[in-house]
Amino acid sequence: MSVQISSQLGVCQRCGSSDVCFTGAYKANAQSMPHKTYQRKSSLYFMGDPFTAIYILRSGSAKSFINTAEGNEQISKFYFSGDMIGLEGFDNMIHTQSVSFLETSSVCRISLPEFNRAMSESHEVRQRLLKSMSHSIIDEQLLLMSMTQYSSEQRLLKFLLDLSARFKQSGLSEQIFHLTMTRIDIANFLGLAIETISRLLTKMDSQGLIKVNNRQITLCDISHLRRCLVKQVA
Amino acid sequence: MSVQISSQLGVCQRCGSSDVCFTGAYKANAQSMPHKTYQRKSSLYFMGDPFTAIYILRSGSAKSFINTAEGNEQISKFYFSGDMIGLEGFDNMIHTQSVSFLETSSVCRISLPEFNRAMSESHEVRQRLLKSMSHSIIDEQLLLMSMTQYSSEQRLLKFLLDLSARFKQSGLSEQIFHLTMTRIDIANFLGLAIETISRLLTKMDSQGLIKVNNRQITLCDISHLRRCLVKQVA
DNA sequence: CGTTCTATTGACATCATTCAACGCCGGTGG
DNA sequence: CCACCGGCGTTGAATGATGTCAATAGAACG
Repeated sequence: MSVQISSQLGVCQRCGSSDVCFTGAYKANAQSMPHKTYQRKSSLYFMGDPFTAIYILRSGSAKSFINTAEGNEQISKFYFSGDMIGLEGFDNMIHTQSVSFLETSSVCRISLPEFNRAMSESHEVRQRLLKSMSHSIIDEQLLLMSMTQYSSEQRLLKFLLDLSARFKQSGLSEQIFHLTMTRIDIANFLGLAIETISRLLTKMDSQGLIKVNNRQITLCDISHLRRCLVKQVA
Repeated sequence: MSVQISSQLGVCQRCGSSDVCFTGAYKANAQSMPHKTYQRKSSLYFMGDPFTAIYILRSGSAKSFINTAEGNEQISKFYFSGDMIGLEGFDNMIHTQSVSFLETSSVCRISLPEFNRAMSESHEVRQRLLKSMSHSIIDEQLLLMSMTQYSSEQRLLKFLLDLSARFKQSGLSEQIFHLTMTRIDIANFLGLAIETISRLLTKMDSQGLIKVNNRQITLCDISHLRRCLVKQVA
């Protein structure tokens, strides 16, 4: 249900991460050190760049966006640790979006040859990738549904709950967490006005549903909030 | 740009279709006849069904939808000939949505064992699938963007243009086509009220942008309509 | 030939945006 | 150290777009 989150295949073992790497089955020769650190506001790649690798976010957070014909930036997804980045490149072997980091982050790079070799050699790798992309498609559709069917308050609530679930999955608190993105980013992503985001956060705070302290969010009763998402539609 | 359209890998050669089949590389023994015809309103599978195969739509059209907690149906995608159906199943090996047909349609079934064999044997098959899923992800994101950023009129316009592009791709007219789905389905998919759809169609007709005759739509000036999509945002 | 599903149209209500003003906070230079 | 400045965030009032409710007509199907 963590909808705005990309495909997850686990973090690469070559990087020493504890999680399982989808290329793990194919015992990479680990002379190369494929991970790299990026600063806040720096970019992993830009729209139009040739597609040469996929990436796994080891730590930190990022956003992907496209530059619209009108010169605006439109955020399509937020990424957190464990997420795969770059899968959209397979279509035309060119990146169709840009990715930049919201905070200092570490990334594992898997070149296309490495990737293809793993794909050809291991059924398990293929299954993981299919599962991951399948999951990604499902999430996109759920997100799309939320966008078209939910009220602004429900959209924001879903966004917060998705973040919460994502943080929990990363071993962080699902109840108290820090937003690494600005209100502007949130509004852009959710298709709402910044003012609306601000008003809704204030409102939900005063209703006792959440606590807002700048970018620190506390979800008071997660299961109650989940019920809100369902009930208010009926 | 045909956004509401699923991954396309071409129609299976085993079915005698002229298009290239993604399992073509692995020369299936063609004793089985994997294609089947479905009537309007019949279902290919239901949400919760075990995931045993993927399908390619040979002719006709279909919609996929999920049944929400409130008992409503939420349409997530429309399918046309050449589209792959069922990829969401890989995540949990269970279908997460239902698929039903909008008209009499023909479908090619590719069982999971067949699929897996093709995937393991051919790099080309893998590339096609990745490309296809990648394309699907891009489309979903573009659609999501339209939904969050566009006005109701732009959403509907984009929907019609996507359909047009899709029909052209299938060798039909991109200018005059027949809607196989109801206004109710369109409204559901676009997250708008049926009345809004009706009003917008009437309005665009009276403005001379399109001609509406029940379910037959004529796009008067496609390139002008495309420009409308961009300009109105600025 | 009637019943049901689908589609259109009008009046009204509501939600979210827009515009505008202001507060806060961190950085930077005097 | 303080003052200024730009980016981020909050709040209010007015506007506009879209939904809801209701009535009716047309189309499809048995």
